[in-house]
Amino acid sequence: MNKPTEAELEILSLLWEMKEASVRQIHERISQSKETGYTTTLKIMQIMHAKGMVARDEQSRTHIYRPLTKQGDTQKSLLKNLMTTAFGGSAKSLVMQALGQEKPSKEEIDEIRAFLDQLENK
Amino acid sequence: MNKPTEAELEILSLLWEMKEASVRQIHERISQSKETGYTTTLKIMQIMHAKGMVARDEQSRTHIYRPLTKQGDTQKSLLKNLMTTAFGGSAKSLVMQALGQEKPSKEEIDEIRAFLDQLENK
DNA sequence: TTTTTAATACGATTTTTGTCGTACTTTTTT
DNA sequence: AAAAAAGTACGACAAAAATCGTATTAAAAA
Repeated sequence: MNKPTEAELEILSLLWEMKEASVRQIHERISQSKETGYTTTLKIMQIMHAKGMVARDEQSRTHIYRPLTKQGDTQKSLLKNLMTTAFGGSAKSLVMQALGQEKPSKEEIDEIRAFLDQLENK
Repeated sequence: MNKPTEAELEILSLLWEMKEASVRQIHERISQSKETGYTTTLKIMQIMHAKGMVARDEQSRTHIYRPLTKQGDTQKSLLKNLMTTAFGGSAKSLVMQALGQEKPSKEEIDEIRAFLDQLENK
């Protein structure tokens, strides 16, 4: 599986969230946080299409893009990569860093506990 | 804090593990998994030095490099970045992906539980 | 002492990523 | 119908990252 670049990942995330979108819609969102030209966004999306990362519906003049990779799969491969390069392969230290980082809510903590229980009984 | 590139991170990890090392030592390790020239490794380490990512002891002819960033700090910033771009800012989903990925040992699971408890009481 | 080996420095090149201008086409508005 | 607006395509350029060759120097071996 091909690792998306930074700019590609930003767009992919939006597509995962929105299910499908035009270049314009994506660009609206992106330009809220970042000063960038419309054709830049367009070009990156075209490249993503050429790479087979997204599908494109060309029926109407305004093309509609959809993600082709499942969010979970991409997350998985990115995490695996980070885990081996920066965390010496240790899931534990990665997990603890992440938790210390952004403290989850009580409910989320319980969900994680449940997940741990379930993980153990296998 | 400056985000290390992929190649830089690979070297940094080794430095964290070895505490200090010469270019030759790093290159030995890297070339086990990857076909690459000695001067390439050298150049990247020189760049890292220029960027202030590593310290260099030039006493002996063979320079000795040491990491200047704490492993934890770099991990933190990389994780934060990944969490916002690929996981919509959710620590929970990141953590669960990571756990499903590389199943930790019983002991590690318990440590994580303890960490969760401690996190909750704050 | 001469030769070979091991090291750094440095510039050149290649590859990848990101950015944008311009041309052209289709809609929409006036 | 004419003009303006909103699209895509495409190539060129810029910036960042990675790779490597060559020159030079210091140390070790012969």
